[in-house]
Amino acid sequence: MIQHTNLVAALEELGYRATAPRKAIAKLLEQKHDCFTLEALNEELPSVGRATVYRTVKLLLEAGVVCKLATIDGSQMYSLCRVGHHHHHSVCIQCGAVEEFKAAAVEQLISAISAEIQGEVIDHRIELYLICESCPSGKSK
Amino acid sequence: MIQHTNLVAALEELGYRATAPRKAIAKLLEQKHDCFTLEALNEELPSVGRATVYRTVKLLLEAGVVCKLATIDGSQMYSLCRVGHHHHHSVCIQCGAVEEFKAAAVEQLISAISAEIQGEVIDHRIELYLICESCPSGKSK
DNA sequence: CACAAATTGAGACATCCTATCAATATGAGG
DNA sequence: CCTCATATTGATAGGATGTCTCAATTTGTG
Repeated sequence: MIQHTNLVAALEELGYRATAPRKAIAKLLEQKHDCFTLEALNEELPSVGRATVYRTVKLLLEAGVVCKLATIDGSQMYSLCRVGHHHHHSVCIQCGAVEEFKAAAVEQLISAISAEIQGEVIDHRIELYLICESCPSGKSK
Repeated sequence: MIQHTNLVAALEELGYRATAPRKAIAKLLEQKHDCFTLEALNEELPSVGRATVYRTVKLLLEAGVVCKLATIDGSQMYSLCRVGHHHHHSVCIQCGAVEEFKAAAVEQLISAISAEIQGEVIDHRIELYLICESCPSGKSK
């Protein structure tokens, strides 16, 4: 998987056109360091239609440069993927900042568990919820 | 945490009444071995109002005897909790069967990752997606 | 530059869930 | 085994999130 600082390039690679609305969405997303909802994104982009915002993010998901994650309460949010293919997220439950981590230990653990479980493990999802250092009560360690 | 085979008892323990609709919901849930959506549950219980189905499951969540989980596509589903407090799920992506697992290794891993990450880890979520042995293509291992 | 195909935006619709509120059921006290 | 305050219910409206439709517009290509 290729690293994209440029989200539009990721879309073009899949054969989608680099249109003005898509560029606007990409530009905004590239500045984001936290997770976001599609409604919020839509509000930040009054010049782009709601349907287009939703559709474009769906394409970015497909391209693998944006990913969907669940907050601690189970609601859906989205976040840019900066690292490559497979990774996991930690989400600050106060400010929403998202960090990505990739731990070989995680994959080893999943393999170990897979061996003990009936059936064929296809995929997994791991999310950590934390209070980050920038947040008031997040001082520690 | 106390183990409840009786969901109604779990509600009573929190001070909620054991009403006919709640008993009907509990009885149906106690027979389920896979994850379910609230809409499906509602359809199976025509005698109980939709709002009551949703409300009751929310109470059961609060009581810790039912838990919410995310399917591979990110949609919300629910499942009975049979084991005690903290655990994780594996979900069959074909039939929806849910198994619970509790692995000391998981908690150790989370601790290890927590130590390497900035901020204070509060909670985590792990879900495995698999094809179970009862499903056609699930033969393996 | 012209044109076929991709894309857009508005709004209707679908899904899932919560809030409101009058009507009803519950169980504790007499 | 009544009575009554309170918890609960069900119908329905409403909110949140996401998808579909389709006419109008934009794109890239030949």
